[in-house]
Amino acid sequence: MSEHEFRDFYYHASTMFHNDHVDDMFRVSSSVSVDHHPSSYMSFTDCLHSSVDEYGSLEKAFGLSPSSSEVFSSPIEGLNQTTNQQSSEVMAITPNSSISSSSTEAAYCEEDSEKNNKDNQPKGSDDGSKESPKKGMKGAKKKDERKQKEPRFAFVTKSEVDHLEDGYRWRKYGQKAVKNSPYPRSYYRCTTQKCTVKKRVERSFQDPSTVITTYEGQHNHPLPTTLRGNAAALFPPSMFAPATARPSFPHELFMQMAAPHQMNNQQANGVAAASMFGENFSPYHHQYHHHHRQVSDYGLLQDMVPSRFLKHEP
DNA sequence: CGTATTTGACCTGCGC
DNA sequence: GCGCAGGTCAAATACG
Repeated sequence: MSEHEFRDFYYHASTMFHNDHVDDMFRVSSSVSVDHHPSSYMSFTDCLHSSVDEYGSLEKAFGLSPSSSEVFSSPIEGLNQTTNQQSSEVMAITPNSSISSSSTEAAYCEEDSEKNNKDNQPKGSDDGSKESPKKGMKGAKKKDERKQKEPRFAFVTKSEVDHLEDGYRWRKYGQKAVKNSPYPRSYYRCTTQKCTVKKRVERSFQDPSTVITTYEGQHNHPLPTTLRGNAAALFPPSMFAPATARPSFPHELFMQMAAPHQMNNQQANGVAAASMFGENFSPYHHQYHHHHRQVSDYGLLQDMVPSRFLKHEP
């Protein structure tokens, strides 16, 4: 996957949640018990589903949880080495294949569930769970709003800069030191009014050349047109097509981006992403050339990579 | 001067 | 109950 291809995917991943199907997928997933682990059949979707079920595990698996930041594992390092060798080839991580060489690893999507919030967010990372009796929430978040399910999508990107440009405008509202990591975690909020999308950005402790970006929520507005000289104009018109015209699931897009050659016809039919990616679609290609490369997406990893590769106890 | 960032304080959840 | 850690607020500061 080339840099500009990653830019494409990056944008779509963050905007994909407009799609109701995706929302449904998360809803179903988050309602499943944490212990549920679909093993009878392993489709890409299943992997995502099970990943949603175990957000906490995923966070740990990717070092998002400071208590287990060490788990940024050897296969990932191997991937990084691959990318360091300027290899732009992509190898999809499927349930039947372990990672051997790739610049892309996995993706996870999750959403906060009211009933599962405790399990999914052992560290209380849910923004909505806060209710300050002293200070009124600036965002005027009400209780019902806090219960809103917030889909998440996170991935690891090989990048020299922490905050990756994705076409949206973000305002930094916090920064915290991460335990067992020399790198801080930054908190960003979409600056568009009434848009509650947030994202966290932190540099991987295990591999400082990569940054971990976690999106939370879905944009309720189109791409800002004023960003960086009308960034939206750089995107093809199909970007703003109705949700039904877009890929139904982020993983479908991801799959195509990751390994189009491995897609069968059925998969290809289900993915409209192909029409969305013009060959020259790289809004920030010039800016991020040789700086950004996606090396990992959360979610698939848990099911697709043997646990022994994901965790190594100190 | 308006907007974005910085940063210490504060809140919440969790484990002990 | 206490301490810790993650997440957020908001005043101060920086920046254009």
